Amino acid sequence: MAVTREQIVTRAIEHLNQAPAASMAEIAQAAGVHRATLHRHFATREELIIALGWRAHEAWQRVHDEIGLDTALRTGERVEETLHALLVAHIEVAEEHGFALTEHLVGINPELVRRAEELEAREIELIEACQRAGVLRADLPPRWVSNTVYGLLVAVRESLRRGDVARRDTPRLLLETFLRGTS
Amino acid sequence: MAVTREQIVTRAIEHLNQAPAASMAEIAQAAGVHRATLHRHFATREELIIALGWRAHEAWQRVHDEIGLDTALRTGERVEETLHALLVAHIEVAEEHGFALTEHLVGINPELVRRAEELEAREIELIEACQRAGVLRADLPPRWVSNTVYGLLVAVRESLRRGDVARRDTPRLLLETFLRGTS
DNA sequence: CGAATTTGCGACATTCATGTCGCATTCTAT
DNA sequence: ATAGAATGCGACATGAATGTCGCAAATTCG
Repeated sequence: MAVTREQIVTRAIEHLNQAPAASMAEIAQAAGVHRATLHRHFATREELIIALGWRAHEAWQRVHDEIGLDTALRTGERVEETLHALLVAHIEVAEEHGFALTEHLVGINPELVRRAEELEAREIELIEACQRAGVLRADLPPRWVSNTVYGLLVAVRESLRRGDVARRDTPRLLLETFLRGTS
Repeated sequence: MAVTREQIVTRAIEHLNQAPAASMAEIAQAAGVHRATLHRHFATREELIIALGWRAHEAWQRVHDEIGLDTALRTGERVEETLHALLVAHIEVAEEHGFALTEHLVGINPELVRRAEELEAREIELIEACQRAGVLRADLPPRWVSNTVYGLLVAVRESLRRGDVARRDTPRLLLETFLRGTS
């Protein structure tokens, strides 16, 4: 098998990141596969997009695993380090799977939405833990803080796309801006 | 004339805010006009989208006028108040014309892009003035700060869409988060 | 090596959005 | 009241994307 199903997903994500409205023919070409073959793997366009959505959510979950989010929530320790690690790790994921954040079908599929809510709920738990520990101010709604992270990731993405900032500066800028603001 | 051209633009914006991929037929219906009539006003879909883009940019310009951005830049006075006014005013505009921020054609049209760059340049000037005045920290690239505003507006939009925060709280949340961060 | 699976390829039908047109009707302004 | 302009309406042509199929070639695996 020259091109595996997993490779198709990867390359489709890459291409859709640059051309969010690409057709199946375009995606097939970018994946190095004939259009018919693409349809053999994913009967419909929707099926493909959903598969890409799952891939993105897997990467998201992996971030939670790698930074030890569960442990931090269970023990209530190292919440600050965990928060910082989460933010930085999000940059990588968002860069790779960013299109999933804006893709409409991903926000429609009930199972994907539920999965996203689960993942988001854990991050909100972390935010609340940080607020209790005095790491984050407690006068902001946790969900607003969570959405702030999302918005700042959009800013990172946009800044990189336009060449406003260097790739290596983004973790610092994100952390600084998120935690201490701009004034 | 039951429905003016301007009304069509207004209603099209409203509808596209909720259904960014709406067809011309859908837009016509939302505007209370026959599809053929819509095409008499705007020969192609692109023409319509561009018109909506101009409307959004007019509103943006009006914000600059109303807060006295020019005067602040010229005199170098009241930069802090002007910055705050700009942020709060952006909430309104973004809510109304937000779809233009993500609409692809708007980001492609050369004249609209140039106009957007002009407007953005003035805001960056304000940011730089604030940095010189000690209102904003000077160790963040002005363009990053500008993109941060954009990202936080996305967060506001998303928070309202999901019902995470009350409409009346958004100015405070935006200002607080932007200026002082979350910690 | 040989059978089985997979892929490339091109053709086809279908659906959907787009853009145009002619005609009857309605509205508007003088 | 009436001429001119704009609208509603339905029909039409066109093009693009989607999804399916059969067959030949290539790849994989036993």
